[in-house]
Amino acid sequence: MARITKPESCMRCPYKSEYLSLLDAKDINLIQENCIIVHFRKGETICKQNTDVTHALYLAKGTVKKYIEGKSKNLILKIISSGKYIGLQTLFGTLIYNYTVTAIEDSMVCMINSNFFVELTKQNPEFLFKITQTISTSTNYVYKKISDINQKQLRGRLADTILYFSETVYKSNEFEFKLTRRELAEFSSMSMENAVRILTEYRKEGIIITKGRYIKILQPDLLRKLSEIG
Amino acid sequence: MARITKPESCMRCPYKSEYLSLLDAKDINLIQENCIIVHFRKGETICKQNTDVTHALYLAKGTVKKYIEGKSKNLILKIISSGKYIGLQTLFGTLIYNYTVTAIEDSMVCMINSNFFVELTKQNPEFLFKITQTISTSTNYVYKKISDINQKQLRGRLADTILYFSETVYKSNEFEFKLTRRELAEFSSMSMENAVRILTEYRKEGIIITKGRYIKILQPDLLRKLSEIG
DNA sequence: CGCGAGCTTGACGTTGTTCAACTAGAGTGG
DNA sequence: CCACTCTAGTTGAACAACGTCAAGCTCGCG
Repeated sequence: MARITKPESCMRCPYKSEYLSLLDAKDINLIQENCIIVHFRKGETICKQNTDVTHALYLAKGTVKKYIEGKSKNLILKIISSGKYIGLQTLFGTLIYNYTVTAIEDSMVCMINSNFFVELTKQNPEFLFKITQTISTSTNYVYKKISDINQKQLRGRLADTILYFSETVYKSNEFEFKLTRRELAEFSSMSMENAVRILTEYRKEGIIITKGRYIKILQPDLLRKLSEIG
Repeated sequence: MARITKPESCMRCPYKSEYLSLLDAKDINLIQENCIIVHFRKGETICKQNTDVTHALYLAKGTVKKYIEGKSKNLILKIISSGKYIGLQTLFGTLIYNYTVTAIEDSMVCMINSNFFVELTKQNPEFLFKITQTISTSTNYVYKKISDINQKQLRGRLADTILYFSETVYKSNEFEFKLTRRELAEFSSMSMENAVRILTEYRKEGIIITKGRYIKILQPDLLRKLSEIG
């Protein structure tokens, strides 16, 4: 199970959020006092849909998936890498998680008492402003996601997904991704079988090379075209 | 075309946002100086997807629909009534509208210079905090929407839509709604024909009564059940 | 070497869209 | 006042998209 520690020094932490530069030493020390560090193993759940929000979550190290759970199928919204806060908007809204976050590799999460965190933002306008920007950017991303799901067909959505990993997550035309085919499908809002089928089609069409979870994009422009036409 | 005026007194405006109570007289006067009032007729577009964000939009009077435009079909995200800001998150993000807003009845919109507005939030933490809460709530709504679209089938989604109008927009079990069948379908992410078909089914099943755009819900609990099971 | 999880493929069923024909009502001009 | 037209709404039938089921495969691991 998850291992819990206390931070030794947030100030000198190599994984600390860039946002901390907007706070003075006193407040950073207060964060440290109101924070626990939790180490999650791959597959463990960091926060669970429909439960109360009690902490702000900062992903110091590792990679997680954020997804909406459904009766029959899940929808993976995004893959979050280290150095980012997870789901800030739930701190200022209903205080109930409307998504689940699970580690897809061993991860280290700073959990900061939510009441304290919200108070802190009230005392530090610049910090709050940055957080507002982050929430807004995240909202815009969800708008794009909802639009894609609504407008595009399977091939377009899978093209989106491959491009997302290439451009946003791994920033390379070839990568070994950490998701199973089922997760790839849940990210693209389709059945696992169809995700596999379309990967095969793209391979046969010479757009990508696949080997297990390794993907190399041969024709990125064509893939972008497929994403556009939906 | 839209008629433009200057505000005479934001301070004494009967339509003013409750958020203004968090600002002092000086700042409210500044808002007034940086604001123009635009009157839109039913059907006119207030802001257009993919264009630059130049103003904060406050809906003083009227009703509008906010929707994502697609090649073949649109997705209506929400119906916004008077007294609310429209799409605050675009002010703190990419500054490009990722949705279109259109008046569904004659409306009066206060357009406040966006640079000024963002500066104002920086100077007024309480105001910013309130706005952050609003953005967060709106984000959570979109999460619910994306979840519903992804998980539920047509009948569940139309039940959602009817309940949304009943509970959120008109706050009554019977109402005359302002949308066409096509818009009802665009709100529910389905074809217009299917929206009509399912309305007919629900009528035959004794769940609702419809007459033109008038709807009366006879069995709200059953409708909620249908929404739940999807 | 055998087991199991993840992956792959084909066949089939279901869901939802599209197309087409028709109806009702509201506005328009003679 | 009546024909005309236009738009919104309705319904059925054909079709396409997508999911489900089932069988077989592959590869890492005990």
